[in-house]
Amino acid sequence: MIVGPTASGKSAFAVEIAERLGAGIVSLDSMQVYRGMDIGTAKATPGDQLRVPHSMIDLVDPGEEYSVQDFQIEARRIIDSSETPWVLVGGSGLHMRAVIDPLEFLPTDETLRFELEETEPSVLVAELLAADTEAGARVDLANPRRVIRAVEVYRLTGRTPSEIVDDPPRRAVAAYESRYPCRIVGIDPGEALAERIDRRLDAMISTGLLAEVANLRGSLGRTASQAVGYAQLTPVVTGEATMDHGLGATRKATWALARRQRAWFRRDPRITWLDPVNDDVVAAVMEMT
RNA sequence: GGAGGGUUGGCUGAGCGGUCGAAGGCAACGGUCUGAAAAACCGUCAAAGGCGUUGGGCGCGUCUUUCGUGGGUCCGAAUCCCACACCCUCCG
Repeated sequence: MIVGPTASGKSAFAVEIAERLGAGIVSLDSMQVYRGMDIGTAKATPGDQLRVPHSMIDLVDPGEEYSVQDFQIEARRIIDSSETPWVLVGGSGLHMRAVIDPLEFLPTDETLRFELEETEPSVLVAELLAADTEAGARVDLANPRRVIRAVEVYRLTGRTPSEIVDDPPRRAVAAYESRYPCRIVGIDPGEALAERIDRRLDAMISTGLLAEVANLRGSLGRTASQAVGYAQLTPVVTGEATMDHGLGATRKATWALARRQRAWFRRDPRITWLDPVNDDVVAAVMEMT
């Protein structure tokens, strides 16, 4: 499995490694599941897909929602369907853990969710604390989304945040125990990442990112419309923002994303970090397997 | 040449006599993470110098200086006055 920040070059390594292993690739990316979002999400090219079969891309239309749990179920189904080795690559931390670690998502309910979203967060916080005085230690009470989810789970299952943490699977997740035998390699070019991000954005533009964004305009759903590049370049396409502004905003957003990805993976003790410039990534990975 | 506006921390931008080393935003940095995650959220964040702490450094504590520059008013100035420098707008 290969993880790392965006623009680290991990996908190219994945293709090469998978080819040598006779493996298939499973993308661990929250945005590549959307059809039509190809250039901006740096999706594997048709050429790459011809070399190695890719899974977990182009699953739904961008107007739809694809939850982490949907992702978990489908990815595991694919992995379990064949004995052949798999190379998992991507930069979505939660998705990665949902697939390989024993994450068990508790139930959700659309109607209830809608109701909670309309409720004043402080009311929900009060409800949570009334049921569980220690809730603040488990849930970020300043974060509306987390609070909503915690209340949703509580109302649906009667279980409080403090009760849930003690579940054995939760403990396993906290201990970074995966349910699949796997080696995890992190790719990070360090200082060079910022420049790689710039170069890749230029390349995306010259291969038609703007046209792609224009084409998808209006058809992006709640999640897809937040994707880096699409969110910042849509105003450019509609004439509401200048090209310079859009590109600058995209660069910033990409960098911010990379920072969050690094923060996520940094604390995973299972990851062996490699530098794509100075290390022979392919050889190192082949040796591990 | 004349009239007016401006010069604040890495950037932007409030403050217009005391509670201001200075709001807010951005950037930066650190962190959180179980059904929206490329999401959402939290924290830190000016510089220079003196003294103390230390074997030394980091850090920490403490004091001083710094809001274009120099002077002045005032118990007290980023805030008021004067001069100078630079920038912008308008009129010639």
